[in-house]
Amino acid sequence: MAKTIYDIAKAAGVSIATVSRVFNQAENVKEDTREKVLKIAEEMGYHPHVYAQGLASKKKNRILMLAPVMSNYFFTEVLRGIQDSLAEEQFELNIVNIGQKKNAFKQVSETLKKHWAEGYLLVSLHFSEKELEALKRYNIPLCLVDDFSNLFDSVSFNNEEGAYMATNYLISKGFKRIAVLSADASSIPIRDRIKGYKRALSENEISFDENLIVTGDNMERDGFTELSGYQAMVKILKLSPKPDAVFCTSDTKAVGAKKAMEEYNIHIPIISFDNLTIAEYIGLSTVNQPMYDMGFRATNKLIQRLHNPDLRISNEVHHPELVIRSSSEKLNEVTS
Amino acid sequence: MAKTIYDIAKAAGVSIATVSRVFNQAENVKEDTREKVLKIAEEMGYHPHVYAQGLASKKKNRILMLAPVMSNYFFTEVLRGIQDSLAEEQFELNIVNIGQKKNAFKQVSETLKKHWAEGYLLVSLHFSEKELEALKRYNIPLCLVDDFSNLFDSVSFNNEEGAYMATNYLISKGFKRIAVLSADASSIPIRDRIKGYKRALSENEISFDENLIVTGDNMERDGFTELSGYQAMVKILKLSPKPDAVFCTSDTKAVGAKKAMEEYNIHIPIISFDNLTIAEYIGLSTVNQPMYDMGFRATNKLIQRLHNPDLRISNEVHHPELVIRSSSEKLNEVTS
DNA sequence: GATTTTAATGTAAGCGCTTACACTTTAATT
DNA sequence: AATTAAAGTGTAAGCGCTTACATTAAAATC
Repeated sequence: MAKTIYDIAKAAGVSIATVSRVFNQAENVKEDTREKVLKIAEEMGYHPHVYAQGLASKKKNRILMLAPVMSNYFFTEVLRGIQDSLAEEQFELNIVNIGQKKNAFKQVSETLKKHWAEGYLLVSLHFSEKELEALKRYNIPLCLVDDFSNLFDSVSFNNEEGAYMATNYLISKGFKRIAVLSADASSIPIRDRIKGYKRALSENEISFDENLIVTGDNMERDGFTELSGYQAMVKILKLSPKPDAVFCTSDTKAVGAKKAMEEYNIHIPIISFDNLTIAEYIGLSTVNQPMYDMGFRATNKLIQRLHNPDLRISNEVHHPELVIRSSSEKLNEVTS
Repeated sequence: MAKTIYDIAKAAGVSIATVSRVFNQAENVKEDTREKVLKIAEEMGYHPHVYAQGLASKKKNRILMLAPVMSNYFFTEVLRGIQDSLAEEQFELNIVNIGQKKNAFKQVSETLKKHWAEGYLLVSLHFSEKELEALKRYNIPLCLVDDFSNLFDSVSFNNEEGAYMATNYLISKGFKRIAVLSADASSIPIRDRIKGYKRALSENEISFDENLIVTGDNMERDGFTELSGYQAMVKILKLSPKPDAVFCTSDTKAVGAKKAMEEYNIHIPIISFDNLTIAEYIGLSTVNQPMYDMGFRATNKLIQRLHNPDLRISNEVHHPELVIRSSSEKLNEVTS
């Protein structure tokens, strides 16, 4: 049977209020009493019940992070940033994984309504304006990470600019026929990236060719998988005439794309997006996203809002950086 | 201001008990009433407060997963298994990340005591016998994933056997001088893997050479990083005489190792451990762990125990499978 | 139509805590 | 030693729910 504050109070010969004070680092408890209570609590294996605490105090000291894909380094880096930012505060972190199977919006809105935490971080979750408005009505402090909206605080990334830079780089290297290894076209980041790609083309007076936007067949995780990258690259390799470079919408996909190139023994310069740890190790040229910073800043922003709910909504946009490695180079000799 | 059950009851002209019943799918509520309450709740943005619910009902319908590293595919796969298993049950999942910075045991034991959930999954957390005994005292239903103990239910993996198989395979290919690209030697999985390696050597009458166990300098995440793999491989490449094959203790490390080999333009056959998604894409021979199954089974086991607390402790050990790809082959010609 | 049965709803206690306020003890001041 | 201030502790209300039990309304039975 789980012990309650009453058991401890009784065993220690004090009132429950005193026990409560001991566990809430209130100063006005005599040192003797504190030690006695702590000792007995330890012996009896007691710890305050979070639900009861939360209910009585109306505080939870808790931030809840909602995220769909917890697989990749993007997520890990964001999480690192969040944790580091939280370490300086009195907040704890819980995570709820938004599963791929059910409706993401419903999962999120139900979770938000349950009063788990005082603040919420929505990571890589992209909702329509209408959906966000619905969330807004709950009047819950939350900050979007890797998404942008006028309705909420957000820390996002300029996908359009990143794609523009990558494409521009390829053009500057003399490539003209540049394919896009894309993912689910309805996803917001993809839309922005393709926008940047198009802008780069048009500024360089290269006409846009719809056939060069290629997607894999497997649409799991909106197509942000190695498999999907592989499939798309196979299609690209079969285009004729072949493109002379590829802008790939994610490092994960690029891993698949590389495999396809090796299998077909054709190398096409490729530049991708994210700068996951692996990118460095497989020599992938890519667009860096400051994931750690984004997590860190978003958490700060959220905590600011908790302290001061009337703050104006603020949107922070982080900027891309090109990281050039070997994959974007043109090879003379083809390696296996 | 957040709405309570009283607000809804008042607005709907019913008692709070009725509102509660509506939200707990009790059947004995008239259809009219149910609809009315639901409509008003929706309008007013009401949802039951989890803390109050948990406190009053003494149920949480919640499983809490504790995990240290959420970065890799190992974790994702386990999570997938957990979620799929949970989908058939009425339980929800929360995750608490056990940070690298602070004492893991303390974080875990504090979290366990807070009555968050009815059951807990401890993933890839390795504690000493003594520590586990301390946890045992709390008398909380929990299941270890990727760890073994007589004190708790567990779903683990036979690391020793996996290492044995990998090493044996290399030996069968004629390699005799086999280095180990190791990680933190105090970590339990590493100990078991090295044990398997040694057993394979001795069964084949190859003498063990301590100098062939090589570790990177960076010990973040117990050395399970690309960087650490890279560092260790550089050391291996400088050994003389050079080993003729490498048993690598994780795919992540192998990614770093491959980079080192490319930079030094020396190829040594390598076989690693985990079979992360990436392994397939970079042609890594490796030891497969059935991560998804492990997550799935562990969750089942935990739920079983929740239904029947007096069950005998059960330990399930999953077995390795060798996945041979190109990395373990000996190359005649060296590629860039 | 009166009586029994069943369905629907309400009342109130209690889940394990926090915390305002009251009270008692101890220390400081005169 | 009497008075005042400060420190330590206790009492009790209440956080937002669930649920056993009581009550009332509706349906079924005779």
